[in-house]
Amino acid sequence: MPPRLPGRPRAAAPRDGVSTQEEILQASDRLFCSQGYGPTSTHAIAREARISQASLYHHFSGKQDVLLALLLRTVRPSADLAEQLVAGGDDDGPGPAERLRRLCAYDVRLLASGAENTGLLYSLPEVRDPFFAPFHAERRRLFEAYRALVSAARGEETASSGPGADRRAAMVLSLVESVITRRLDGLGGLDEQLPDQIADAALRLALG
Amino acid sequence: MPPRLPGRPRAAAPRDGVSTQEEILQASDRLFCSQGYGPTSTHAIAREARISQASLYHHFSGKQDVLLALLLRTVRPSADLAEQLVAGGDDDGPGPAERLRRLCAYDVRLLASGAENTGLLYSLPEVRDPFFAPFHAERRRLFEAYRALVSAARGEETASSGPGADRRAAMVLSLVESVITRRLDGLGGLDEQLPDQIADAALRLALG
DNA sequence: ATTATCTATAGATCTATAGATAATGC
DNA sequence: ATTATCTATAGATCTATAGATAATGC
Repeated sequence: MPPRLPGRPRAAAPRDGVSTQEEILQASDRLFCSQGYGPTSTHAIAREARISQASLYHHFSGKQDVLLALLLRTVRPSADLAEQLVAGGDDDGPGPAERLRRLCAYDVRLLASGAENTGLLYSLPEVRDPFFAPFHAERRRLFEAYRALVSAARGEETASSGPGADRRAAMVLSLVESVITRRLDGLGGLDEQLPDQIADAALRLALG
Repeated sequence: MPPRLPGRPRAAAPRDGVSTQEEILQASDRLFCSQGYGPTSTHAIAREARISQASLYHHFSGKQDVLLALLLRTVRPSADLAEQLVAGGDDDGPGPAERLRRLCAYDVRLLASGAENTGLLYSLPEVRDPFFAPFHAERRRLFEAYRALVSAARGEETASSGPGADRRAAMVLSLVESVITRRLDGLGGLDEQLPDQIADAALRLALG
């Protein structure tokens, strides 16, 4: 049924509707999050993705490149929504506080619901390498959007947002991303009320 | 002056007052936090600690063992103080809210002030391995103490601390540990007021 | 001709141990 | 005799490339 693509067919049939690239990313996500980045060999990724180790290099320039792709596809949707919510300050839409709340709830849901706890990879020491600059640029975009929304929610002029705004935005973002460690520690409480509960607490922090 | 100890002398003179063990731990701390755990070879650690690679195995059973020692000596002081503050509910001492505030400020200061951002290592995927169970036990102790203090500060009976107490304690601890990512992202704001500011915000979260 | 895969492998690590060496302590 | 270190190395990876193979597309 699916018209075969050019190139030698894979020894193991590809999963339905999942490209080889995507299968590599999912396998890496599983392995990086469970064993760590360093200890995961390209061979292990390939085995899990059911391709040969060499085939990995057809899609990615190496292990770092796989991790970068994984990070970007996780953080980009957040950064996109965040900027949309900052810009979307129309007159009869929801106010800045409500938009901040929605952003927080969305991000908590995202971080809590992926198949793997991918947020763990954000703070890997390996990611400090300059190779990952594109990821850090996205993180920066996300942070700036949080800061803008926090300031707006407090009714401050955009110009007046100083170190206090930085501090508050950092606390809010941290609270949102606390789902990552919570998921890691397995303390439970990852129910469907969590996004709203955290968003409420975040708002209290932002305004308090 | 320092009476030489038994054993063949090191090729490179030991640093004053720093044991070989300690020098290995400091070197590992630097390398793990900057490059990551996996990519740091035992050879790199040994070079940085100015001993031969083989000598490392005289002090530790391997790389995992070094990381475990590093984790334990970072989290133990926190867990110790936390339990002390839970127990120390004398009649004319400070109340539970004030004790919770002190714990938060202490932990923030600890995480913000070490030579390396060692807290980064807490959430390494590698640390999920059962080998690190002793570390997780300490983390558990710390968490339980936070929960007990949060409940007490809210004037709840110890028996009544249910999932709500878990959630609140998790948020408080997350806020405290947000210094780790803040330090990582290099957004600044790590001044001497930060511990008190975060402790205040944590108290608001706990009670709100 | 182009593409995606495969098999095979060179070269570079990296870990952990074996065995020698140089000090103290009895 | 015990301890802490050293040098040397076997064996096990692991990465990245070279070259063959099997499909589509023109």
